[in-house]
Amino acid sequence: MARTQGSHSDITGPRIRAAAERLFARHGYAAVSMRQIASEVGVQAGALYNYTPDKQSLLSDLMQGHMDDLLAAWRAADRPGPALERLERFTRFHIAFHLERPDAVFIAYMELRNLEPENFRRIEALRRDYEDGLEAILRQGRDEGDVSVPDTKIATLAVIAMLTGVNTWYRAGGRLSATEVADIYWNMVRGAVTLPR
Amino acid sequence: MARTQGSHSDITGPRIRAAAERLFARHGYAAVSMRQIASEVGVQAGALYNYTPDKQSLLSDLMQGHMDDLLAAWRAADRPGPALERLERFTRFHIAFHLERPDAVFIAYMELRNLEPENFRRIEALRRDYEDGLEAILRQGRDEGDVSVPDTKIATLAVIAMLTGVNTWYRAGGRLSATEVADIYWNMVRGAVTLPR
DNA sequence: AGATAAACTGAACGGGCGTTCATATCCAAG
DNA sequence: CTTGGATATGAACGCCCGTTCAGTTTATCT
Repeated sequence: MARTQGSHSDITGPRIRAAAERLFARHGYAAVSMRQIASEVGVQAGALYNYTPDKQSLLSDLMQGHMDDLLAAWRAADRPGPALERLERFTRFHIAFHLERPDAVFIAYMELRNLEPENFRRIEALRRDYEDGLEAILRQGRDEGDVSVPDTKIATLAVIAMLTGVNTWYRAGGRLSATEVADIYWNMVRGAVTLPR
Repeated sequence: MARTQGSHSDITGPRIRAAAERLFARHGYAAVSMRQIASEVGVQAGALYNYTPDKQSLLSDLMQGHMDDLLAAWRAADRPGPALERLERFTRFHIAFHLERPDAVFIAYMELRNLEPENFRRIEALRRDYEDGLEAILRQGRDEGDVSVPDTKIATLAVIAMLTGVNTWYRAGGRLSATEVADIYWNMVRGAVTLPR
């Protein structure tokens, strides 16, 4: 047999990416085989190679797509204004965006070491772009006198680490809504970067 | 050939654990083979099985040992006193302890999903113990009126995520000493959990 | 000096890996 | 109704995996 009824490229392609994302996030890139991905899609392993040149590209493309989405979404959400306003917007944006795609986030943070050097550099540069966006806000806040941190780069990394940590414990339908979580974290972020009493 | 000159169990054992730790941290558990570990030690793959029943135990024992060390060290460092004092001690302890063993920390955070269910539960319980230690401090601080967070559990996770994040960027011999880093983070932690102005 | 146990080798086991490719089937266009 | 390209199969490639084990070497004890 070959090419079973009703199957099309524009259906199989996305299903492969979705299966790969799910499995990479669940078990890790190295622990997932092309045959597992294929079986999840209901196809033989060889068929995957109509959609990706190799396993590495599957990972690399997932991460690239995620980072592109992240940067585009933040650029769309950011607006000029007082630094503390922009910082609050960043906090709420980051939490909401990350909670909506836990698998992609997990992969982006855990599978960097499985990227070949060239892919690693490309993805890493995108992450730095995102961090730079937050750091610019903190620097603006320092200029305006509202933010008080001795090192904006370190504060950037600290804030992002704190916010991304939400993904490790938050479960939809749990005790708190995503909005309540964002309220709590915004209070902590504000306290962490503003002047002590 | 077999049993080359001067080799002993009490030397090979630690070297195997050290090599496994290094390689697991560098490339991930699933991506590292028993033959790679053996070659790092200068031994054939079969010899590893004089020291570990299987690959999974190698990982599980590393993580168990790390968590045991962590809990013991914190219990030795913690002392009664005002909550903010204990919190500062926790902050400095956490950063110092984690910066001293980056490989073990990396494994403890990244390889949980590669633990078999029983091992996972055991390690996860130890992590909860550690978190509970911090949460108790925050609750004490709330009772004393110095800590103001709507949810001590969430604040606990946020603080730990922020502090552990140091390991992703800190490099010995860099711009800042470990002590300076701890100073900066203690300021942020204090601001995050105390009352806003 | 000889015996014993510990430490290790080297080969083998069955199995899964990523990837390739000849072949078969299906769909759509002419 | 034919044809050509897209889509998939299934078998095969060479390779590496975790683990086992009989046999060999070495250190230690008597």
